[in-house]
Amino acid sequence: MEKELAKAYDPGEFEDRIYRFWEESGFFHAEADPEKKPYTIMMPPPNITGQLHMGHALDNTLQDILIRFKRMQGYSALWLPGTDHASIATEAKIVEAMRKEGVTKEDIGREKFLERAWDWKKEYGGRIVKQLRKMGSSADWERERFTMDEGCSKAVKEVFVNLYNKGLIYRGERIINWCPHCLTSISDAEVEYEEQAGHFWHLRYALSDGSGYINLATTRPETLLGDTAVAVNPKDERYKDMVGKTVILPIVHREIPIVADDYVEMDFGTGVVKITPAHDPNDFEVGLRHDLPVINVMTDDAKINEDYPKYAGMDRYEARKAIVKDLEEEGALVKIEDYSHNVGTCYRCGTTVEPRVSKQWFVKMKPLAGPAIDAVKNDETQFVPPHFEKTYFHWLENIRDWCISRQLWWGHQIPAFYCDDCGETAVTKDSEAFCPKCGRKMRQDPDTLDTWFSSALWPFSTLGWPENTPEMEYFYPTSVLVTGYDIIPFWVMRMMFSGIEHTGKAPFDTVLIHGLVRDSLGRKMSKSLGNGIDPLEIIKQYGADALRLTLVTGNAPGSDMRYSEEKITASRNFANKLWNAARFIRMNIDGHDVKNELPAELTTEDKWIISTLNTVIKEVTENLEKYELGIAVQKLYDFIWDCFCDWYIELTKARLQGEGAQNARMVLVWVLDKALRLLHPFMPFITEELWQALPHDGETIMLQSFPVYDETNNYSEAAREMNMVMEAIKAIRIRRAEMNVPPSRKAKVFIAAKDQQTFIDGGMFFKRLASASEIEVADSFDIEGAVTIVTADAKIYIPMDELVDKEAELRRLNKDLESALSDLAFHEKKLNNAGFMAKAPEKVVEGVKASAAKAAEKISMIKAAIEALK
RNA sequence: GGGAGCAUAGCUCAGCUGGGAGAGCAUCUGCCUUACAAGCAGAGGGUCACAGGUUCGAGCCCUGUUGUUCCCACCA
Repeated sequence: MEKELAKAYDPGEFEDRIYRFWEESGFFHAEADPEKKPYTIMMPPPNITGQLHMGHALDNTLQDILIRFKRMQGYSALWLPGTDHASIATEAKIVEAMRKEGVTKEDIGREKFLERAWDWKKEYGGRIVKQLRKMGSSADWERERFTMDEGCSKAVKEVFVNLYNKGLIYRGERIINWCPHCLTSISDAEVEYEEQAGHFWHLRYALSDGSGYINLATTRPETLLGDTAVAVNPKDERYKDMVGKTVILPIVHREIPIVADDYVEMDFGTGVVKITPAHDPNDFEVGLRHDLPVINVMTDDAKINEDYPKYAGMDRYEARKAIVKDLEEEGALVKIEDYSHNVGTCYRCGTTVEPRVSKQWFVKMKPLAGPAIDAVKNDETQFVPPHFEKTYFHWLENIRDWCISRQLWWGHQIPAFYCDDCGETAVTKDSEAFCPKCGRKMRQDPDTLDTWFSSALWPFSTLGWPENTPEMEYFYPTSVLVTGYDIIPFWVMRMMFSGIEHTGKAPFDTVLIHGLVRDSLGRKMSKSLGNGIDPLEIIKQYGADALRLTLVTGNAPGSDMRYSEEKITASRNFANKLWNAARFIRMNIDGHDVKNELPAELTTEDKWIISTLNTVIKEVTENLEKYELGIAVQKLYDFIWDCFCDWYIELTKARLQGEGAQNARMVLVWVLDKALRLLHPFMPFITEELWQALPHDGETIMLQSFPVYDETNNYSEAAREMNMVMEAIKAIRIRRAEMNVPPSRKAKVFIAAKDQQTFIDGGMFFKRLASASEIEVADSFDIEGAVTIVTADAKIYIPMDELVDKEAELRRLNKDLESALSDLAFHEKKLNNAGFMAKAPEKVVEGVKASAAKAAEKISMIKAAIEALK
């Protein structure tokens, strides 16, 4: 036999050792094996800047459960891991580090900067994947990828060129979201709106012809510098005559037109809007419709530019103050109101986004969105839970073109080249290009691509696409994507349309959505709140299995969960329970040759536990297939703790001393082996450690077959008999507890029952589990002065002379009678209901009949007991 | 303004296609019954937010109301 089990569960002692054993043995590796069916999960690549947090822990636990389950079921189960270069986040880190040295990007230049970035990646990029190993993640690390590795970069170029040639990528001067802190454009999805308290400045513009004034309100007076019109609604009678006239822009004293545009709401504010095409997306649209000039008034870092010397160099908010002051002095300020409104902020740094006109690359979304919508509509891909499809549809149906260029250096440089002589543009996979017109060497676009452009290709770029590799052929499309609902618009959607466009197939069969892990007060865990829980600390203290169990218990797809220390200790206690059950079994098989197989002769209790286990196998498998992981683990928890530990092991204790010992040992080992296999996907470490300590064939539990429901293991008659005995034992315990009789006070138990043999066979259980000193079973007894207990199948007498209080006994029996009577009434009401009898399914009616009969029998027994006592 | 989720025991949450409400934690009682006190045996505790409806039967399906959370949206 292998080795001794320690007295208490101590995960720190074995988790790392086991993980090393798995990884070094190559158990995580999956091949394109034609003998097996493929099952594929692409791990959402964490940022190389990332540190493991509860979100990763949850995400990875769910994926690992699915992949281990399928691997045990015999699939070639590939879980492909990797990391994301995270352009903005990484570049910001490096720039920050350089700032401390007093160096800027520009000082060292692009090449040196990228060297530093790669160095940084080498040093820190592996941190998160080491942390993922601590979780027990059975990912195929031999296939680990990085969004900027050679293969992924090749796929990115391929896609860019394809889309460009199809006219789905274009370059244009458009209004985009600009982050003045990160100094780059960001996509619509990367803008987070937050409610901010602000003001509404009411201004008065004079009409150029001196015929009066027009009043309007703005939340951003500083953009007035770039105003090129004032707009009203064409249907607005109040301003009808003014359309076509001009006004004098205060401070700047530029003459700008009054235009009519449907965009203006008549009943909001004064019904007049100042139009700043360069700094507001709506104004930009209005500007296009009316052919208005676009005047940019700000620099990259959101300061007023040199065109306005008086304010040049002031940032947006300083300029706002100064301009308001000047407006007031000019008499153009009418009033100031408090006003709260939504302000767009950068999702990375939180800086207020500055809409800005600039030349960027875009992906034309409409043609790509349609097929992505269809794939979900026709169930090629299914969301779990399904209602997240609505989020998905909503995004795709309202999508605008995707701005993919970023003014960053860390990332995939855009494969577009420009000729400085003739202005020609060339898009090519080659690393350099010559002008097709004048032959001059062309200059590559300095910008890089949005991080999500490369992660959108993750399901197939990682399998070798655009080559038609064996892996691509075998593992694609993937089986399931596991991710949080918060990144459906960033990632899920983009993988969907990219997969469909470039491979012709939707990248996943199923998208399993989970919620967020919140703190115990229900708040989002965040750095700024300081309420984040470090999974690594939890693992150190309680073990990865306890953390995994906590994260999956009670977790329904798509809904958020709260983390609390109590849940972790409960999980750890379960692990300890399992540990000790295994330790008990080990103690009992040591020195005996016990095979992991069922004996030829089975007792009633053996048949009961085997039967119960069989049902659990069936249900857990079904739950896992339906992604009901929380329900599945709950069933295992209940089976292991209640059925196996609290009942079956207790039931075997007497037998383990006697002649049936060897058979009992075999059943214990057999059932525990099955339980460990069922639990392994959820708690991989402890199940491996315990499995190794039991009689077993094979190297590791993780490659054993997942238990399969077996019709021949159903013993309904034995289960029925066992339940009778268990009911009687529970009834005795209840009555003894009510009477405050300590277990040490043993008493003789008389059982009057029809199924006498069942109770005779179960006699020793009453001794061990119901404090019986002796058992006598017969048709009936005539006993005076005994505690009387009635179950559906037996009448039990316990003579405990000094404890018996006749009055109290009568009271208890009458209480029992009352509840049995109401029980009967409940069932009879149904049976007397013509509608029920006519319409309820037969199975249900039969059930009610049986319950009614049981109740009736119980009533007559209680009545007889009461008579006897009198 | 639109959309979605949630509302079940003191707390955190399960409850699959409708057939007499569950778990963990907490509380209370009794137990060191040699696998486990990180344990064992029990107990108490719920008009399943509210109001209607469908049905023989509703925590579950439909409608409305209230509360709450989230997502989206160009009212400057």
